[in-house]
Amino acid sequence: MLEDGRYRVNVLDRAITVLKAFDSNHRSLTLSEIAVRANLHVSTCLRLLSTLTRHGLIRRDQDNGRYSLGYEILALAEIARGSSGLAEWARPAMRELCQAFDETVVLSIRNGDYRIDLDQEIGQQNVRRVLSLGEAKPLYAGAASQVLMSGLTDSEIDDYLSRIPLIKLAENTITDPQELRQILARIRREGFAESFQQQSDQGGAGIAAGIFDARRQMVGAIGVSVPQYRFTPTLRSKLIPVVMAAANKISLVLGGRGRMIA
Amino acid sequence: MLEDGRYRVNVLDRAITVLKAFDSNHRSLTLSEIAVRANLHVSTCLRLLSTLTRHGLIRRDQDNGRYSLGYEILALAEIARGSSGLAEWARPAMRELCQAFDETVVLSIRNGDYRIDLDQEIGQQNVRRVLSLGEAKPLYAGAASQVLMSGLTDSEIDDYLSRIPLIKLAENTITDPQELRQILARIRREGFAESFQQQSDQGGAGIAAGIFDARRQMVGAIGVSVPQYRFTPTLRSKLIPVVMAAANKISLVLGGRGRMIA
DNA sequence: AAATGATTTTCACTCTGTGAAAATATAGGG
DNA sequence: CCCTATATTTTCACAGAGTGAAAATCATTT
Repeated sequence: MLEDGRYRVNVLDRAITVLKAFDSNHRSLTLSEIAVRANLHVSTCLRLLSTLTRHGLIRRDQDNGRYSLGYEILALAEIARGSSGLAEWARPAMRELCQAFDETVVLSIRNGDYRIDLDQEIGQQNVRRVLSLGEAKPLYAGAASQVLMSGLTDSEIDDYLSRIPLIKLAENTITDPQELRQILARIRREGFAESFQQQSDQGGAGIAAGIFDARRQMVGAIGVSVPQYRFTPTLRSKLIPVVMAAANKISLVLGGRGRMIA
Repeated sequence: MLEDGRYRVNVLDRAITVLKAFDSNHRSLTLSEIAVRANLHVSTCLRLLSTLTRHGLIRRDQDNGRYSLGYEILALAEIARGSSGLAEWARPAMRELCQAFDETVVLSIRNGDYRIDLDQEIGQQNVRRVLSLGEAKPLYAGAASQVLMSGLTDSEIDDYLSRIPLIKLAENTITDPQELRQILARIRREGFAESFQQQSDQGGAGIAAGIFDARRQMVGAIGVSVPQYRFTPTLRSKLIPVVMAAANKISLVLGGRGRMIA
């Protein structure tokens, strides 16, 4: 089996660095800004940008000559999102769940050591949680993350914990491996995870539950994400059964048996 | 000013061809399938895939070894979508409009000679229109397309029509340039466009209106897209003012004056 | 087991990407 | 308006990077 990163193509590495020079705080950049951020010579950058532009991965503003990511990336993203199939099937349940509480609902999957948020349905309240889709987030912090982690085998969990240090990301991040193991066991037993300011200090909280396919494999997690101040005991106890029900509903659609609600 | 495509980097061209080998009918591919579709030698493909995988633009299924587009593309797409800023500001109005009729609402922009659908809010009815975001669609067919085209200057329209042949895409596609010019004039006058089976034979219909910025430039279009059989005269006449109002609302948020409703 | 087909590795050659430097365009100040 | 400073675009000779044929390995089927 091909070891990851055995082969590498220099130019391609560089071109991808150029694409990644853009982020949510730098949505448009000038040539020289890109050169600095990607740590490349301007000539090289220009050549790469020119090629990327021809394929629509980069676009250039006619007025000010600044570069941004091109719309072809949106087309690719639709295909990427659809390739797991999950997002499509989960959508109706996400809708329902979002409308029930008017809070943000998120669909996540595990990709290696990370959680990826595939899709979200955003509540309409003024203060709301909005997550950035696609970004890789650690598996040890946050309700959805821990649900996904609880779907790993025990040896996979051991392996993960031996490789990844548990860094304090927010007030209540679990940094003790032993404590995390206990939490994961509880999640498996009770069928849901909860978090309260574990991931970012912005003050988020939430409930999440696992989605299973016909082979009883966990293929994703659905969760409701709430601004911390709104996460009252009342809301919490209302959310738990509803989130679990939504997860089961999606599991059934996928041919899974879901998980019995206690 | 740099002529488009003056510079090109061979490997990068090839790598992008690899990415574009995936489409909605081929969401996962094997190495040799990719090699055939991208018209490259397997060795070359493998090298490119390996590099792309390391950066998360491609991922590989552990079980069957098949390749798909990676989740990093989702992250890039979020940035690309946000770079115009429009999607963010338009969201509340799109929501409202979607809920008013429970039909699919689409936000589009013009990118050169094409329309790009930036974002959509999908109605919940069983039969519904779902568009593929990001894909480049012609400017001459469909309500939103024609709105965007009506935002061009007359000379730009002349130029477009001299370059792009009007191909019959569906039953009612406008293929006569003169007729299209008249329609565009009407759209400018009345402030909305409508279409009935112009774009695909799947049977779509809709109403769309333009969004303007502070400089009175058209920066996008918002439209409601309906399965053809549901597009009754009653619905049509209800939609027109509401779609125009939504477009104006977004224009105002952007600092534009919007367009007076007659 | 053997055979077929796909994937991975290797390697010598050549073509391609490189980046310095010059030329041009753009912006800012006096 | 011209001069200066900065950013962008073009050019080019060289080195090193990508190429693809072929061999080796792995997977699947008969």
